Amino acid sequence: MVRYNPNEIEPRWQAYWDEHHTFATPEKVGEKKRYVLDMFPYPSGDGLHVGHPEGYTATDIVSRFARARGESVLHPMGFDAFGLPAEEHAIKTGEHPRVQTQRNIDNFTRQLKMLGFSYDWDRVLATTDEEYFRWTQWIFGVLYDTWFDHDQQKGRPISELPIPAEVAAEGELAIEQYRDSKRLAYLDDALVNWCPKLGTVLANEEVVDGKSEVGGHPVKRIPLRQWMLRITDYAERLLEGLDDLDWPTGIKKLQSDWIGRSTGGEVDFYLQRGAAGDDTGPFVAFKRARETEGFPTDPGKDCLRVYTTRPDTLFGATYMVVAPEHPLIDVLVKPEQKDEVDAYREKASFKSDRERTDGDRAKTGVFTGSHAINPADGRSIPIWVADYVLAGYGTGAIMAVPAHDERDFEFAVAFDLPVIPVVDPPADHKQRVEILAGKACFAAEGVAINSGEYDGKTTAEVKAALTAELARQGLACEAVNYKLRDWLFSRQRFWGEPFPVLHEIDSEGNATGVRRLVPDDQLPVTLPELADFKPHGRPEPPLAKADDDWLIVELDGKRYRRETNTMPQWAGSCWYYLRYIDPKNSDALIDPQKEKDWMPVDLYVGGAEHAVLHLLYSRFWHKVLFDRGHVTCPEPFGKLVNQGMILGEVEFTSFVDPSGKHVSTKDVKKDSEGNRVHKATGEPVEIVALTEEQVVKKGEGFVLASDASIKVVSRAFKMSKSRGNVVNPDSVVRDYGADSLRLYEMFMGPLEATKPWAMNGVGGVRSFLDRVWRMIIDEPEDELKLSDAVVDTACDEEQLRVLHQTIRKVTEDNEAMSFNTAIAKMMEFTNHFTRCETRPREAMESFLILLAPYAPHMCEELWKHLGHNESISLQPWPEWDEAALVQASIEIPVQINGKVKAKISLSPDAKPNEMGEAALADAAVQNAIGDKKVVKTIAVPGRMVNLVVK
RNA sequence: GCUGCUGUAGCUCAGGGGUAGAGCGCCUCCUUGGUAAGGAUGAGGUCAUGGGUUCAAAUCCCAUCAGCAGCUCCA
Repeated sequence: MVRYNPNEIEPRWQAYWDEHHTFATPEKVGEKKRYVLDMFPYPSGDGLHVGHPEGYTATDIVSRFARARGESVLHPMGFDAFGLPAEEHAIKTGEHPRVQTQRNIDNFTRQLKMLGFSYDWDRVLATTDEEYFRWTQWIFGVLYDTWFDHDQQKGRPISELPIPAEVAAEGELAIEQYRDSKRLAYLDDALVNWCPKLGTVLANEEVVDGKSEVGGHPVKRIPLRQWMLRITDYAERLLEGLDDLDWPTGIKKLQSDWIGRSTGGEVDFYLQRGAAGDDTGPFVAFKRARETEGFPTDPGKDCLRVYTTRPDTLFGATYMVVAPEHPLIDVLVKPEQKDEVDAYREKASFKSDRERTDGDRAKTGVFTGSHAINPADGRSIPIWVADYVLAGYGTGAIMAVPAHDERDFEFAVAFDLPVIPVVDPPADHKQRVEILAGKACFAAEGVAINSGEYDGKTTAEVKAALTAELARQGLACEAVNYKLRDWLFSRQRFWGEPFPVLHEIDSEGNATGVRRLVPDDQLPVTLPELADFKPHGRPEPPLAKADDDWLIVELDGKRYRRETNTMPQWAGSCWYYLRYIDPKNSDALIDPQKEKDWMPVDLYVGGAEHAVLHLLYSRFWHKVLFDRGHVTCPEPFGKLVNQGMILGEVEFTSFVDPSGKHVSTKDVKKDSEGNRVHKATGEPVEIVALTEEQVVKKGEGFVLASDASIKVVSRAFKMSKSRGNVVNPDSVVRDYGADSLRLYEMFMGPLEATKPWAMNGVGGVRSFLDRVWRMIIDEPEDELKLSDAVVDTACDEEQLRVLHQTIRKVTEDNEAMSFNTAIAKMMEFTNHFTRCETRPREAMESFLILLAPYAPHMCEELWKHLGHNESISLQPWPEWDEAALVQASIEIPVQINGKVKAKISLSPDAKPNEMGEAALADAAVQNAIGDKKVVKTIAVPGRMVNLVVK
C-alpha cells in the first residue's frame, strides 16, 4: 500500500531543490526576463498567517510557469524587519530587538521553505541587515543632495541649484541655508504625539481617541524638529506616471485621490486695520501697489491669502476662517479675543489630525476680532479661527462661502453668519427655493446671481473672468494644490535606520546649525549599544541615550553630534526590489547593467493595504533615483495585483436582548456610540454564536431553525487572535500537506477576491491530489508501482481532446492569473482520465507538468516514478494542438423563438443553410413548430440554430 | 455621505448574448476490515429584483435592493 504521503514527500523535495539550487536566478538574462515579486513580510512573532501564502503561491506559480516556458526568472524573498513590535518587546523584556527579529525571520524562513516556494534563497535580505541599510542611508544622502527643478520637473544635484544674488551676497552660511531650504530631505518643525505620562513620543497608530493606546494617557501634539521628504515636489510626476501602469484601477484611483490635485486660485483679502470704513486710505494704497507690482509670492502681513477651487463664488464669501496654527494668527487676534482664541488653540493642539478630520463632527470655532475686505465688492467680513480648516492645506486659510460649501454652511448655521447665494441652481433642483433663500447649501455649478457684473454667467465663465480680473489687479492668481503632504520621515524610535547625518557642535557642545552627511565610506551608521530600551522621558529619540563614543564624532577637525532620530519602517521597503537584483554588491546599491537587465518588476503581488503609502513612497524614491541617474526606468512596478483578504470560517451569529430572547437582525441598529441596540426598545443586545444546526436557509439569508421569524447573521470575519478564528499554516501543512494548502489557496476563488476560509475545502483539494496519485500509482500494491492503466500507447481522440483543452486552459489561465479556473480544469482532466481503462503516459506526463507549479512536491515525486531523473521543474511547458481540439460531430441546440427545444448532431463546420435544413428535418423540431410558420432562421456556425415562428 | 467591488446549486466559486458548470456537501447503490476510504448514479438553480436593447439576456444598458470593503471637513 503506497498512499500519497505529503509529510514524507515534501521535505525530501525541498531538500533536493535546496541542494541542487534548482531555482537559482540565471547569471545572464535570456531573451525574455520576468521579475516576479512579492511584497515582503514584516516577520512578526506570530509567524505566517494563511493570508501570506495566497499571494506567495500565486507568484510562485507564475515563476515556475515562466521558467518552464524558457524565461529568465528572478523571484526573491526578504524581510521588512524594522518595526515597532520588536522594540516594544525589547522595552518589556530587555532583549535586543535584533535577537527577536532574527528569531522571527528564522521562523518565517522555515515556514516559507515548508511551502515549497521557488525563491532564490541566495538573495534573501532583511532591511535590518547592516549591509542593506547602509544603502538605505546612502539613498537618504541622495535625497539630501537633491533639489527639485520645477521648470524641468526633475530632481537635480544641490550643487546645481542657482543661488540668488542677494543670498550669495550674504555669504557661505546664507548660501548653505538657502540650499537646505531646497533639499528633498529637510528639517522642519512637525507635530508629534507626545505623551508626557509615558515619557515617550507615540506613533499615530498608538494613539486612540487622543489617548495613548497603552494606559489611556492624554497625548499632546507638540512641534519637534524632524526630517521631512519633499514628496510634494513630485506630486505631478507621481500622478502622471500612473497612466502607464498596469495596476488595478481602484489602486490607481486611490493614489490619485491621495495626491488630490485640485485647481483653483489664490486670492488675497486685505486685512482691515480699524473699524469698518476706516481703511479707505491704506486700502487704496494697497490696491494701487498691487496693481503696479502684481501678485507677490509672499503675501506679507497686510492681507490674508486663501486658496479656493471656486473663485466664482467670491461674492458669496461672508466670512473667513484660518487654521488654529495659521502663522498670522497673532496679528489677527484682537486683545479682547485673545484669551478665547488661545484656549481654543490649546484645545485643538490636543486633537490628532485624525480626530480633527473625523466624520460629521459639529463645527467649532472662535472669532478673532479682525475683519478683511472682500476684493470682489469691498465688503468687510469677519475672520474666524476654526479647526475645520487645516494649516497644512492650501494657505491654511479660506474664504467661507456658506451658500455653496457644505462645511461653511454648517459653520454659518452654528454661528449665525450670513448666507448669500451667488449661484442659481438648475430650475428643476428640488431645493432651489431654499437655496435662493439662503436656507440650504448648493455645492454644484449653475448660473451666477448677486455677483454684480457677472450675473447671468455660468460657473465656468465666472471662474475664468473673475480670476482674470483679480489677477489684473494683482490680488489673485491661478493655483494648483495637492492633498499630498510632505513625508514626515523621522521617528523617535530605536529600532530603525539611523540617519547618516552629523550636526556640528561648538566647544560647549551646542549646535552651530551646520550639518553634513556622514561620508559614504563611513556608512553604514550602525545602531549604538544601549543598556536598556526604556524611554528616557523626554520628547527626544532613544538614540539620544547613547554613549558619547557613538553620539559624538570628530571629522576634519570639527566635532559633530549624530542625528538621533531614526527612519520610519517605510524606508527599507522603498527600494528593496532593487537590492534583490544585486544583493551582495558592496560598491553600489545596484550594478547598472544588472539594473537594466532586470528592472522594472514585471509582477508585484501584495495586499491592498499598501495601496497608497508603500507604493507611493517607493515610486517617489525611484523617481529621485531615476532623476539622479541611478536607475533607468521611470516606474518600479509595471504590473500590480492585490490579493484579496482571507477571512475566517463563516460564522452564524444572532442577537439576544437582556432577557435572553433572540432578536432578529432586522430589529437591531447601532446607536450613536456604535453599540448595538434593539430598534424599537433601545435595549442593548448581545451577539451570540450559533452552530450550523441551529440555523436554516430561508430566502436570501438564514433564520433560526427554531423560529423562522428571527433572521440571523451569516458572515465570515477577519482572522484575529481575539476572535479565535486564525488558521495556522503549520497545522494545515501537517494535516493536509503543503501542496494541498497551495492548491486550496488558489482554488478558493479569484486571487483578488475576499474569501472565507473553509477547512473542508482543504480536504476537497487533498482528495483531488489523492485522485491524481491513484491515477498514476497503483495504490493497493505494497511496493511502489505504476498503475496498470498507465500505458505507452497513444491517446484516443477524446483523450487527446481533453488533454489539449486542459493544456490550453491552464496555459491561458496561468497567464491571466486565473488559478482557480485552471485548477477546475485539471480536476476535470483527472475525472476524465481516472474513468479511462488506459491512461497514456504522454498524457500523464504533460498533465504533471501543468500541475507542477501548483503542487510541485507531488508532481516531482510522480515524475520520478514515471522514470525521470531530472526535476520536473526543468521540463518545458507543453503546447496545445488546435487540431486536437476540434470534434468531428458536435451537438447543436435548436431554439424555437429563443427557447431550446431540440438538439441535433452536426459537423462543427456545417454552413448556416445546412444547419437550418438539418434543424427542420428533426422530428422534435417539427413537433415544436406545429402548424406555425417559420419566418426567420438564425444559424450560428458551431453554436446554435434559432427558428423564429409565428 | 462618497467611491469601488459583489449578488449564479445548501456552501465556496467558474462561466458569460445562443445547451447552466466545478469542488465541497447531500440522496441511492456497489466495492473494501489498514479507511482521515474508493467507485457509480442522482437530486438540487426564475443566474438578487424591475425595466430596456435583441430573433435570442444569467450575460449588454438603466434603475432598484442587498452585502462587503475602503475613504471622508483638502476649501
